[in-house]
Amino acid sequence: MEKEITIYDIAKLLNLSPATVSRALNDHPAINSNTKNIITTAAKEMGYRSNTFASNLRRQRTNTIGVIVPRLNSNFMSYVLAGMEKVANEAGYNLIISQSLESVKKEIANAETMFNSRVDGLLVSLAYDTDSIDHFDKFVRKQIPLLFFDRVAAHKNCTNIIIDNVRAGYEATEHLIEQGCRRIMHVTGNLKRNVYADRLKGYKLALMDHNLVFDDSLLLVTDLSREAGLQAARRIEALDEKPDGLFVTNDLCAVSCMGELKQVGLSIPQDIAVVGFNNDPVSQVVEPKLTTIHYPGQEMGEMAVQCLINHLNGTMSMTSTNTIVLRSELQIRASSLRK
Amino acid sequence: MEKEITIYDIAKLLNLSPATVSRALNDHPAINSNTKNIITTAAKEMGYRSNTFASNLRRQRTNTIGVIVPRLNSNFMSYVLAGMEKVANEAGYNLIISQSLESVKKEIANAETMFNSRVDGLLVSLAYDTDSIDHFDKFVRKQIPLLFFDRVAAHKNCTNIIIDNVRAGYEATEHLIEQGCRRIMHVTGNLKRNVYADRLKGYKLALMDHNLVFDDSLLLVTDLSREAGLQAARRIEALDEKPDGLFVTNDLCAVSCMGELKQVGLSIPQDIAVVGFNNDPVSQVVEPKLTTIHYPGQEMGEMAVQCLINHLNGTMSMTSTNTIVLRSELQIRASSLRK
DNA sequence: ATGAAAGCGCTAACAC
DNA sequence: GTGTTAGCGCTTTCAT
Repeated sequence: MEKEITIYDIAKLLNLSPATVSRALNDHPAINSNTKNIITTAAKEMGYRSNTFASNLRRQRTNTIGVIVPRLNSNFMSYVLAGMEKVANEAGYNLIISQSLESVKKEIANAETMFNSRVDGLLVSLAYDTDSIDHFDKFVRKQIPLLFFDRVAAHKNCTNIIIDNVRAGYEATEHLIEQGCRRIMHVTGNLKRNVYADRLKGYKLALMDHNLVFDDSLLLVTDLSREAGLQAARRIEALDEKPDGLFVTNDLCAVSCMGELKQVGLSIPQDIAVVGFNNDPVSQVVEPKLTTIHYPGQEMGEMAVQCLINHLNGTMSMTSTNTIVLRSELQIRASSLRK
Repeated sequence: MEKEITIYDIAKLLNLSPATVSRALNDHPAINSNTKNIITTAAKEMGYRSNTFASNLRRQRTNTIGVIVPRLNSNFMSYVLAGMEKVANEAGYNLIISQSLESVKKEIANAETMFNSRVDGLLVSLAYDTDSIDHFDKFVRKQIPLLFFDRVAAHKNCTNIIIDNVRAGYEATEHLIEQGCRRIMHVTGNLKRNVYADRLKGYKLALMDHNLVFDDSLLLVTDLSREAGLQAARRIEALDEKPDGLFVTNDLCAVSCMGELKQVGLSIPQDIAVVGFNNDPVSQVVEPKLTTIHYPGQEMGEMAVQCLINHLNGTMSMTSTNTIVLRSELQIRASSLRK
């Protein structure tokens, strides 16, 4: 193993003090530009690399942002992460990413790790069944900026980045109503999570605004897996009064449901019009193409990191801005177009 | 800002030495289990958190693994990362993830950052157009284990984790031949990358083994985007002698190509049988369902991290094992079945 | 513009 | 089984 070069080695070689070397390497203004040159050149030649740990230890700052997400392997989340990485990288921050696999227990453990890793800030999208969010209190107490995105929680002094899920749910439902649907089934996820609760609200509001009654038997809370899509289809088959519209808050689930419905001879959108959520690639490939809500994953990721970094730089405080709402959009395709 | 608790604070309170506290907190065997209890309890009560930087600085180890991938937002890669995170997390390692966005320049910059972050090991899948891999030499020189996965390069002392792309290409092509195809078009990516070069080899070998000649005009090198899929379709339309088989090394590209082919009235698989690559979710949704090569992303990620960690622990040296080949599998679906 | 020196919090070799 | 002590490499205050 080659010996690591330190600023002491450079200092000794050039007959300077380590302090000067440190300053030169950090572009301190009070250093003669000539000495600065000499030092940086020597550093390069000697193969010096700065020791982030010593520096972090000394400065009490890590240039690292922690990210906790439910799952890494979803199309939406991969775009979020791509956006985060892009902005973080450009600003010289590292990203430590971990997944809760939809379990509170793992979420707590991950939060602990992030805390001990002394991340400068934390970005979180909550697990499916997280109830209490006390495990993030320690961040707030230590004034470590905490930001929730997508699956958020009300936590004072924390910024939330979301889309307007109520509106998205409303638009999806209203669109179905406009296409002539009168009995619209709604398949969604755990109502503890804002995203699903809000979409349901939007669904209900749209029904009300169009003088349709909310029917409990048309609401199905699932884990939104493909399996859940099949279940939903079976539920539909079993109903005496069949729904003529279907709003599923996840494209993959919607697509699997559509497959099963087609299988049993229902035609889409004539017998049942379908709207999904997320604008996943599959939505453009399924036959008929799936109407869905476009979800700005990459922007959400970019925004989240930008927001955090601005706060860390003091450019913009996060405590004042409390919620940032990104624009989502209804993408109308064949699966819901009856006219 | 609350004051940070250190092991000194705990030591002082309990009238013990910092060393004992440190040992207790790290579960050192030579510590009385009673004192251990007292210490851990006190630590918890005082809100102590270990300082990773001090520890890293002292131990010259970071417990961090660097990952450089071309893009985060692909289905395959998100599974790879999910697998990596899982194993790393369980073993107490952090992951620093960055994307090259298919550019060598960014790849070099990312490697530099990883190097300065003193990752314990580095996992790399190469960018589209990376030629030289000299920017990874410094890792080898510093004995930092370097492992390539999927898009790999021959670099001595580095483990590669791949699937047998020659075989996969062979199987895909042979399957088409068995379905009666005689003119098989091959749409693939930059041949600098092993994955594409090897699949082409497999394609050629299968042709030879079945007494078919390789026709240059049936080979199309693209960036495998959806746009490329459209181009491929147009190329097919323009050909005088139309191909009756199509092997595309990416499902998304294949699917977009299929869409265009259907549009102009070709029927799949009767007029042209299609095989993709990756087993992306879209392959099961497109009509007809796409025959493809299943690519074990999650396992590849798990394997890569496991391998690295074993090496770091001295459990298994990476210098001896040089290449690990994971099993891929042809998934036969309707898009290629003519019999 | 540069240097001296202290200390960030932890670990491990060595002592007892 | 526990304590003493010396750094790991860097930054920064205070001097000069």
